[in-house]
Amino acid sequence: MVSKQNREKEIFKAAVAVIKEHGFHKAKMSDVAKAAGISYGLVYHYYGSKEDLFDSIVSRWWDRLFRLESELRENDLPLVDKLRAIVFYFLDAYQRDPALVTVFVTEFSNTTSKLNAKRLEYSIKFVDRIDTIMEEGQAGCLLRQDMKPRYLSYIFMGALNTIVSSMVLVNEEIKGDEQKTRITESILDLFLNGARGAKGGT
Amino acid sequence: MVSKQNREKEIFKAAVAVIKEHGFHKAKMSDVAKAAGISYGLVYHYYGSKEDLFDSIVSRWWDRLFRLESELRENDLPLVDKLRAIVFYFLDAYQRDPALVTVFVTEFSNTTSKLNAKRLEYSIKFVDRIDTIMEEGQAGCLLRQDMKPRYLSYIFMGALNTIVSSMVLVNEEIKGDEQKTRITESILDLFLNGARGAKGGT
Amino acid sequence: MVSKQNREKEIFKAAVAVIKEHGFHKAKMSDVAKAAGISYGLVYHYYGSKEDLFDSIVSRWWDRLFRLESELRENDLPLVDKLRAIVFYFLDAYQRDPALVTVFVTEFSNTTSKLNAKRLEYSIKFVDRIDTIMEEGQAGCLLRQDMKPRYLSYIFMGALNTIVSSMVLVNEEIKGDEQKTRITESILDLFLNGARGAKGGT
Amino acid sequence: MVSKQNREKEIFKAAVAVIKEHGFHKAKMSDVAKAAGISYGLVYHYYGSKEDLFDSIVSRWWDRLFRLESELRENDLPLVDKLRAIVFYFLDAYQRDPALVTVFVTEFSNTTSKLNAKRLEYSIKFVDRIDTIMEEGQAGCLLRQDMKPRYLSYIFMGALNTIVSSMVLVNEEIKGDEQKTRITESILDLFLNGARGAKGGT
DNA sequence: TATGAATGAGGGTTCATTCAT
DNA sequence: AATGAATGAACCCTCATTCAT
Repeated sequence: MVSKQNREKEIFKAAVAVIKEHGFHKAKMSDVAKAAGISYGLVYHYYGSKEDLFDSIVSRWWDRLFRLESELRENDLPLVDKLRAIVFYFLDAYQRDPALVTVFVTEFSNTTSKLNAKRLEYSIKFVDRIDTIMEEGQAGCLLRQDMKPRYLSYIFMGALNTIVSSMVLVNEEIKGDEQKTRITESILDLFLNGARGAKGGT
Repeated sequence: MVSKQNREKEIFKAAVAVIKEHGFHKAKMSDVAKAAGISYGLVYHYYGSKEDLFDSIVSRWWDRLFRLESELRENDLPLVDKLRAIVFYFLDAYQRDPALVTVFVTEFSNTTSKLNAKRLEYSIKFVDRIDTIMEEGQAGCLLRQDMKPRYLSYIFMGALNTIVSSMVLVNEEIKGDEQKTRITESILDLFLNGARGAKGGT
Repeated sequence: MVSKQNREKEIFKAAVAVIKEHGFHKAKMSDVAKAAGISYGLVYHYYGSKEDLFDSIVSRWWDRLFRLESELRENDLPLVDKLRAIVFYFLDAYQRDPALVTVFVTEFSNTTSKLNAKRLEYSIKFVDRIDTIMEEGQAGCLLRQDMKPRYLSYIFMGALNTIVSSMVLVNEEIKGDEQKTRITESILDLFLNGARGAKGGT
Repeated sequence: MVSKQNREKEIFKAAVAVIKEHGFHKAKMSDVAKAAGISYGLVYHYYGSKEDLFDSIVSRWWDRLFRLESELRENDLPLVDKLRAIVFYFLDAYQRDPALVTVFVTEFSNTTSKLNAKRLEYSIKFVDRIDTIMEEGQAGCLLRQDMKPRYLSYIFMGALNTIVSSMVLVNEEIKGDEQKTRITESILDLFLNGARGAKGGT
């Protein structure tokens, strides 16, 4: 017999897989059940509704992300290390659970309409946290001060998001830590130093 | 009496508004009809199906974007002017038709599952074009050469996309040309020069 | 300018063609209009409704058939000539206007549910007339008297109907009068003399 | 609680009844559900679509008919017994399940346009089988040889079909075996010996 | 006459959810 | 815990018919 926790986790994973395959709105509860190898009635023993099930996926993602952010805040790391940790986290998450990240990137990022109020909150709150990190960087003169912190957040998150999106798009696999490190450093380098070349003018 | 062309345009606008409101998948044809102030049967005189109607929205967006890219290519502008034009285009589009841009940003960017093959093509083709621009910049030493052009595209498009997304998210209004110019220059500055501050280290 | 009569006839023919192609219930007024080369609004100038139009087709067929039967009755022909005339009529009609006969055979014969009361009447009335012919044949000892006339009608009409149906089924063309004569005589022969062979027993 | 098999059969019967009442094309799934005393969603648990449900009716009819034909072929009966069995089968089927036969006769016989390819195949295949029986009869000199076997099939099947049709038309009930036997013998007699009377000429 | 834009009732189908077993 | 039969609201789409021009 399968334990209650395991069953729940199986359903969760099945749901992620189904959403990845068909998209959030076309994901059917019966597909989730089929993917989990159970009857669809049973899904309702573990998750009260489709909304519930899918909310739990969103929460899982954000909760982890906010937990990371908390740790970074508490540990008082240097700015670059904080940013590095965030980038690394995304890549690592993608390596460990590509389906979950895929779902997040393709279905929940950059979307308002599918988001109920609670989900929207997550997005806004997270950007706020990044803003705070950027502000600290500006305060310590590690980041330029002639830009609103929000702009710094935008370009940082934008780059990160786009890179992960593109990996998702082509189903790219991350093979080892070194690859994650390389990508991470590239993003940081670009973010900090910009794209300008030798003859790029002043 | 409304002309045939106008009717079609009205339905188009109504569809954009409805998608903005409810999202692509929850947008009902009956809502589109209601928003356009017509019977829903009439929608089918102008668009063969929901798919048709929504495809036409996607096409409209991309066609314009590719037209801009064509012009840039033909006119042989300096790199920075090309990038500036692209950023400006997004902001201008947002100012002129916030709903259309909202729909694009929230529904069609960063999504694979909802995209049929044709739509996916657009995405891939556009990134290719941006890559080409970046390659040219690298060839002329205007952009650093120690990065794959695709990475430069990522950070550029990511920043652009994220900024527009965030404007969409908070329903921000663009008031005048100067605001567009200011945002554009900020993005370019950040893209080219990076976020590093005085004490940011080497 | 097309005369009113001609227009009406064109629509009629178009309707027959469309019914032949798609069947009675899937025949669309817009298809009829398209086949007639006119706008679908115009169809309603000539026929008040779909029902009207299709009723007129049914009526046309039956009216001709009953006219034939009247003539046969008035002219007091020998039994065999009457039957021959009826068979010949079906084949001739098929040769002249295969589409009309096709529609009749495939859509209106042997059907009750599609038939409104008026159409059902036609069927019943026609069998009655054939019964009368058979009765006369029995009275004159030209036909065996140990069968209800209705049975004689059945086997006669059944053979006729099935043969025409099968020509319709394979889109067979009738080329000349001799072919019609040959088929007619075969049917009559079979009807009168039966299928028994030399060793068929008593 | 109703067993799964019974439910399916109930829906089947309800569908037959509804088609009998309204005809194939006007038969609504909601009517089928209503007739079966269930919600219309449930119909889709048992039959994937309207097409599916109605195909199964057609198949049921033909499968039985072909099974009969197989038995006749294997048992190597005398010609007359084969023909008798076929006629008897139709009458028996009508007695047992008048609605099914009604639907078959009124909706699926003599129709091409409503028939998809698969259904058309059934028709053609069955006539072929009857042809074979007739050929055998001709080979054994039990049937006249101056006619194509197909013509013999026509008159035989035509008579049979028309008789059943007419019973359907007037909702005639078959009361006992003797009635079936009587009708069967009449058809055979007419088929074999023809309708000619004493003074019917040579 | 002639057009085709406009209407809207109606039907097939989907799928989240409930519940008897 | 587990099943899947059962429900029915919801949605896409069709098409006969009307009517302004």
